[in-house]
Amino acid sequence: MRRGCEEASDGCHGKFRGFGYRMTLARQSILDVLSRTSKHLSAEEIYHEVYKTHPTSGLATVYRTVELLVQIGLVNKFDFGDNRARYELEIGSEHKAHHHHLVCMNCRRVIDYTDFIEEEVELLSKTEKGLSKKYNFQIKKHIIQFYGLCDKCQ
Amino acid sequence: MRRGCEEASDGCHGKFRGFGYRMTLARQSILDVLSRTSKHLSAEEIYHEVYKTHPTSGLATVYRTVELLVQIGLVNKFDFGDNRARYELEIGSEHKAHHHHLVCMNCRRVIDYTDFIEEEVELLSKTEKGLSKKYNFQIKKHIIQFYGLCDKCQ
DNA sequence: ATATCTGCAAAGACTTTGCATGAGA
DNA sequence: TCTCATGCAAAGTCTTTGCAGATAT
Repeated sequence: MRRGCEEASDGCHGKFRGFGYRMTLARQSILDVLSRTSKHLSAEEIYHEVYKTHPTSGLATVYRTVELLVQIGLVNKFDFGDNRARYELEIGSEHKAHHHHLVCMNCRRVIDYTDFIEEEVELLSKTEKGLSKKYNFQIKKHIIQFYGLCDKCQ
Repeated sequence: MRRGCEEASDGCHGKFRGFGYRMTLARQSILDVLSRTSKHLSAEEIYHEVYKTHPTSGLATVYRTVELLVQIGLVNKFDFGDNRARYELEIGSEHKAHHHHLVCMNCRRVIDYTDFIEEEVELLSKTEKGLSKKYNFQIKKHIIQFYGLCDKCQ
């Protein structure tokens, strides 16, 4: 069973060191949780998961670590409308191909979809070029979310 | 000088009544602030603006009102990555054609852009149809944000 | 007249920070 | 060894809520 940062020894680990950070048990554990899940976990949810294998780890460490991961581009941070940050591995997990989100405005369920992604990304890429030029804005990533009502909530 | 809900007497006002809500001075004032600005105000910023003409109004009322406005679809709620909700009139202001956002990851400046919007919206519309069918998901709105570095922060 | 709305203050939720201890390289 | 990371608890922000008085219809 491969996990996102089992390649920690090379990929993530290396990326950490490259930025002058250390790979610790807590950080490893948080990366493992993120790479095992297909959900969009909040800091507290990550903490609860981490707790199962690493019960001495604290919530503050989760916050500090995910912030770090966002900074170095390994993790994406989202808000799906409930005033709470949710985190998702950018790459490197079997669960996580590039995708966009459908968010139910009623039950707050979030569906990842990969359909149409290619077309979307293609247009985005074109748009990015135009925007970069016009606004002299260097684009790093995009967020596409559709809001509406899921099958159960209609 | 026309403002977003000077048409309150008809448009917004009517919408309020239609949902069984009352049009009050506080609500009017908040709508006015939102329709006059081209920025993406947080609740506190709205409160400060409202204060100038309606100093007895409280922050809690701003929160309650924008929540209401989001529910009835007059206002959109965003999070641009700083764990703080920001609000924007959906329609009805001279400042607010349909647009998407460029967010600077460094200074947090947000640029509204309307270029490429038509193409984007067209593709989105097509995507929405496909997603609606596949996931039986009724799409109400979308969010597109590009994150990167603005001209000053590169 | 009366159901809804508001201001205030208090509580709640999420996130950040300070500091002494512990752990990676 | 020496610097960086962590745990804990406290503090900081943003947001929600309870309630009595005020207001729109």
